[in-house]
Amino acid sequence: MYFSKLFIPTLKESPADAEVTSHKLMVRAGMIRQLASGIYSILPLGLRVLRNVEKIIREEIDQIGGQEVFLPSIQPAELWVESKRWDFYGKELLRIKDRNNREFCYGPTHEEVITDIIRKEVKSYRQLPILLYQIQTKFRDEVRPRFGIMRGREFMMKDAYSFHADEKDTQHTYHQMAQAYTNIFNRCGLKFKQVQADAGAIGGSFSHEFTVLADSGEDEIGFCEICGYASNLELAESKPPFPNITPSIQQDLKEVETPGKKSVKEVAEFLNFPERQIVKTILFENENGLVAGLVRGDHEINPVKMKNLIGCEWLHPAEQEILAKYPELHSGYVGPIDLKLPVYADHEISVLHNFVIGANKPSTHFTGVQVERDFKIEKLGDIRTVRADDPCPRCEKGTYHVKRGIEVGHIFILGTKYSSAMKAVFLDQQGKENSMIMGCYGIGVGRTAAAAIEQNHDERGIVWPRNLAPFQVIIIPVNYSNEELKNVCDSIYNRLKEMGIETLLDDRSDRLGVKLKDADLIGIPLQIIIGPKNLATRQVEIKTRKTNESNLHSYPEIIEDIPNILKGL
RNA sequence: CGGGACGUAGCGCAGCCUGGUUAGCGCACUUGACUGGGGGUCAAGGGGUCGGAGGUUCAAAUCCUCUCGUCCCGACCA
Repeated sequence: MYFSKLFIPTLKESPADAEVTSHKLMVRAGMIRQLASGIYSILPLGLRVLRNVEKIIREEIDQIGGQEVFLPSIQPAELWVESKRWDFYGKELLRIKDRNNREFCYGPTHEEVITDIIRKEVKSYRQLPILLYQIQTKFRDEVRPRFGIMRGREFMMKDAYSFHADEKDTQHTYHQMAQAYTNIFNRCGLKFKQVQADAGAIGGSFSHEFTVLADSGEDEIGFCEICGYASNLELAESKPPFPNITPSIQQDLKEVETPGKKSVKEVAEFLNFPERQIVKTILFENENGLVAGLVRGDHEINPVKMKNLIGCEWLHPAEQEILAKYPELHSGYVGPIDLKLPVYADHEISVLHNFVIGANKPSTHFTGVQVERDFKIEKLGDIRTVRADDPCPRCEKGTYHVKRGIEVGHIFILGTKYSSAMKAVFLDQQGKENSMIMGCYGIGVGRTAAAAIEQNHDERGIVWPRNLAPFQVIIIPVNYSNEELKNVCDSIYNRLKEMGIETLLDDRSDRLGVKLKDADLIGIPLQIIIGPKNLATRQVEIKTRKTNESNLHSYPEIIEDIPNILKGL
C-alpha cells in the first residue's frame, strides 16, 4: 500500500475529549473518528487492526469446532419478553419500533436469537453439542460511554454460544474455550490474566474474565503469584480467619457517647481504638427490604459478595430517602444490637471480641461488644473486598496482589437459564425431554485492540504487537522524488510484497521528519529508512519501533532477511 | 439519574467576566519559491449560521431563558 493512497488522517494534537492513551492515539493515528457519544467510525488503518484481531479469533474458535454465523442486529421484543430480559435489561437496551409499531431492540447480545434458532432446529441429543459464533456490532445504551472504542455504545464483539446435552460436556467446551481465549490473547501479544468472575446480569453459574493488565483499566483484579489464584476483586475470596482464642477478660457491653463522630476514623480516634476494633454496619436494600452488613472498620464491604451470600435477586446500597422512613436508624450510629433487620456479617467479625459498634442512638456507640452474646447474625460469610497483601485464600504462603485491568473477554456457563425460559429442549437417549445446557463466550474486538495500545505505547505513539499491526513494515524514503531512492524503495516494496509481508511505502512528498513522526505514531513494527548517504555505501537503516533502535544493514542482502527479523519481534 | 465543565474555521485554543471597528492565534489546507536525515523557511491566499431557538439592548460570540450536543466525577454495567 502506498501511503499517499491510504486514507489515514493523522493528527499532531490529541482531541480535547479523549482521556485515555488508547483513545487519544487511535484518533491521532487516524484509526477512528467519533460520530456520536460512544459511536465511532472505523477508518482503514483501524479496520486493518480489528480484522487482525478477528482473524486470530476465527482461527482459534474454528480450531475447537466453532462455526461462524451472522445474526440479525435488530431483534423482536417477543424474544426478550420470553427470556424475561425485556424488562430486566433496563435502559441499556435500545428499543425501537417499526412502521407497524412493533417493538424491536438493537441487539446488545444474542442469547435470545441463537437460542431461538437452536430450539427450532435441534430436537435430539444426537445433534448436540453445537458451538456457534458471530463477530458483529452490538449496541448497549451505556449510561456513560467513555474511553473511545474501549467502552463504546456500539461495539464490535465476538460472541460464541454452545449447547449441550449434559453438564460434563458443557464444562469440556468451557475449558476448551478458556484455552482458545488464552491462545487468542497470547497471539495478540497481550499481558493478561484469566480471573474468576461474577456472572452478573447475564446469569449463569460459573464464569471467568480475561483481563488485560493496564493501569487505565476499569476493573480491579486480585491474584496470588505463588499458587496462581486470580479473581476479579468484586469476587476475590478472603481467607477465613483463624479462630481466635476468647480473651480472658470478656468486657461487658457499655454505652459510650461519641458526639458527632460518625465515620470509623472519627470513632476510632475519639475512643482511641484501632480501626480494626470498630465494626461498621452498612445498610442495603433488596427485593425483601432493608438488610444490614457488618465488616471490620478497616475493611470495605463488597456488595457483589454480599448479594451472593444472601442469595437475593438484587442488592443496592440503601438510599438516603429510604433511610428517612426508618426513624430508628441514625446515619453513622447504626448497629446490629436490637436491630430489626436481617444482619449479615463478614467472617472476620466472628473472631472479634470487645469491639465497638453503633448503638442505634444518635452520638452513641457500644464498646465491649461480643458476637452471639449481644446480637444475632442471620448469616456469616465472606462479604468484604480483599486488599493487596491479604493472605491468599488458596495457598499457605501467598498474598494478594491487586492490579487494574481491562476486561477483554468473558466466558460463562449459563446452565439452562435461557433454554428453560425459551423451551430449548431435546430428547435424551431415554427419550426424556431436557433443557439444553448452554455456555456463552464473548470477546470485545475493539476493546482488545484498545487494550493492546494501553499496554504497548510510548511517548511517540503506538507500538503494535506484531500480529495486530496494520502493516508489518513501512518503507520511508528520505526523498521519494529522487529517482534512485524511488527505484530502491519500489523494488524493496515489490520484493516484500512477493514475500507476503504487508508493507506500507511512504511515497509522500513530505519531509523526512513528518514521515518518521507518522510512522512512529501509527506503530508499525519495522521501519526501513532509505537515504542517499547510506545508499551510496549500499546500506539501509532498519528501525525497530519497539525499541526505537536503528541499525545499518547492507542492501540488498538485508531484504531477504526481513521475514526473520519480523519473527524475532 | 446526581454533581461539574465545555461548545468560536478540519484540529487545538484565545476573546466572554466589564456588550461597541472587518472575530483572532497556532496547526492543518491552497499557490509559488527556496529547502530536503526527526513535524523546515518565506511570500500570497481560501475557509466562521461564534451549537440552536428565543429574549434584553441603539448594539450580543459576550448578558438572560430555554434547548441540543460533548466530556469529566459519581451511581450503573457483558
